[in-house]
Amino acid sequence: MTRAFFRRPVVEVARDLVGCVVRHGGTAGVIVETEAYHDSESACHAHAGLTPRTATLFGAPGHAYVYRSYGIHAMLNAVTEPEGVGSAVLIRALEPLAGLEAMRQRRGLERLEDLCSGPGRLTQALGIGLDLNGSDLLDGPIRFEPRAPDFDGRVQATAPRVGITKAVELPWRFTAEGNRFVSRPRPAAGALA
DNA sequence: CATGGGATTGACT
DNA sequence: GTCAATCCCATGC
Repeated sequence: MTRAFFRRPVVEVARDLVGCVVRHGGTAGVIVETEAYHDSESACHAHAGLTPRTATLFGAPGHAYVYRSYGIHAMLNAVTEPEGVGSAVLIRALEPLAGLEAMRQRRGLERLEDLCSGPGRLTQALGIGLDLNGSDLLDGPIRFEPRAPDFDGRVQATAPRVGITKAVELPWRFTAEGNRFVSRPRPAAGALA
């Protein structure tokens, strides 16, 4: 994974991150679901402009944007595009890969499908908190690793993003087709990226 | 300074 | 299906 990988258009990065690995501490998972956010559309936090909250989004690519949602859940994003552009890829679901016992302890659940299948769930499972906002994804506590060469899953591109009220029409949700760790609602079978 | 809403989840009817 | 929990922080008076 390189800085140049993240400096590209956010939609391309969101598509290409499916199949890549996220590692934090002893835990890791394969990304099976992402969403793209860009300051040019109103569903993105950066749409309001540069504020203390969104500073990370406008910063250098390849860094983590972590924020709290609904007062409870931490959300993990990867900042993309050149510095000055507010954009990021939300990581929505992982397929558990390593540190399963730590994940089960943090989540208080046993079922594999319940550990990381949701944006708030995966941050809890990996132990990712708000203190990691702004940290480097290439050389920091959270590491993004390239897609495994044998990743054979196809990437599905047509699903609308989840839980937003604005710019709902943009098909910027990407999932590993047919993967059982994708969060709900499951996208219908559709076009491939 | 007060207020309101949000890239969600899980418990309960 | 419905609904409350709970905390930043942007916005507006």
